[in-house]
Amino acid sequence: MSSAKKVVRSIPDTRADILAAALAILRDVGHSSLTVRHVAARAGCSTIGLYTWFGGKDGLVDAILLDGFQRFADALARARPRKSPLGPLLGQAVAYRRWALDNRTSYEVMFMGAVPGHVASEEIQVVGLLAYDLLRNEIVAAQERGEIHEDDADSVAMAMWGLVHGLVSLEIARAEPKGLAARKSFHQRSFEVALTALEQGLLAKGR
Amino acid sequence: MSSAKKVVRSIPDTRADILAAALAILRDVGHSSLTVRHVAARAGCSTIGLYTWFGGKDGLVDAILLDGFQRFADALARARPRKSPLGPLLGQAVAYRRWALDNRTSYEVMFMGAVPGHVASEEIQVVGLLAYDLLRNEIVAAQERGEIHEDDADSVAMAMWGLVHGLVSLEIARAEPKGLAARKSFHQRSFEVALTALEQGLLAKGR
DNA sequence: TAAGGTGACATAACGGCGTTACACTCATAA
DNA sequence: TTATGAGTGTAACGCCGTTATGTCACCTTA
Repeated sequence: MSSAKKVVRSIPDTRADILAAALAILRDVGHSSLTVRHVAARAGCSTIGLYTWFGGKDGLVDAILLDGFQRFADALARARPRKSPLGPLLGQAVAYRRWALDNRTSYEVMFMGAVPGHVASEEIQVVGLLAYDLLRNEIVAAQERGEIHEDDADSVAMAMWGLVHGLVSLEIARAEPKGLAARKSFHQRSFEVALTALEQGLLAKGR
Repeated sequence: MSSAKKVVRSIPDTRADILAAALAILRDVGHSSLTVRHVAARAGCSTIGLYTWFGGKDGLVDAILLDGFQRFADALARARPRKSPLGPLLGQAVAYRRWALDNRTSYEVMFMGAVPGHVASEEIQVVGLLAYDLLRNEIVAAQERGEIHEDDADSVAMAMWGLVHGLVSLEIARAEPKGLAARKSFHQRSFEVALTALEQGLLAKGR
């Protein structure tokens, strides 16, 4: 290659090419094929390019996470409220599940530790919590309207986050009682049951 | 080694030694060190022993899972009911979290995909659902007592499982709003808030 | 007692992984 | 014209899971 041709790529192109290749592999093949060699080959460079522009595989995965969290937060911010007492919260929950199912591989990398040894950088963890703030804001608003009895916004937010994250993780991991895998919309139904139950419980003002 | 000594181990000992070594590594070091070479070295044999007795790393991990699921199901079966309407359910939930926190590494392997490429065998998945049956039984009983309004036992079970699994996963992954990591018992509190809210929601018979 | 078979095992290798030392090209600056 | 330094290809390192090969202990049989 050293004598064949020297493709003159403008400076930021290689970086963009590598990131695009990584996202394409994640989308088309899955995270098990997200290796430095595969990404480099698909991006049309040697493995070194990946170290030049991202510092290594961890840096590349961080960039992937950044992309994912931004798209995720966008989707949540655009969620349409439901017509129920805690409508904005439920709307976010539904948008959360929708995005996760439409972006399984990204979700697995972002929230289910799908890339084996990866530990997200400090910065990425902060970005990852942007979505949490969207959730928390709605809860504080509901508390101020007197709809939610419990007064610890963070605990309520964790409850909501935990429920949604747990159900979605189980659904993506295809964890379900045997025999019900075939039942279409089983997870959809469980999700609805859980959401409305939690909503009722949080509303229990008069108790 | 071939000329030094031939340690005569009784037949099932090597197998037991390997499994014990794997569990010890998991407990003392973590799943990132759960490699065929490390396990073999700690068990005092070559990597071949692992293939003779477990068929490979996947078989070994399956054996680890079997051990974990059995201890997990035992812990849930011994859970003490709480003194509240859905006491047995909440008791199981608390026992679930307690066991997960006391057996973090096992929990990560069992429910959070901590061993990278592993896909559990059919048999293991069946054993893994034993705990689900314990949960489901309590729900059916509560439905028969008229305590739970929703009549789909599996959806209610998934709601419960999802909530507990989600919160515990977040806690073990140390996912929490920034600044609250230090707050002792933050997760404990969130867990309580979520559980009681879900309980209230499921009880909502009169609504 | 001796021959042959069987099963557990060690050695050493294979290909793939993330990473890196080294040498090279080449646009730019002096 | 020469020097510099950034970007990168080659080839290697030490890991990983896995396996082909050969060796040894033990158990049959005659």
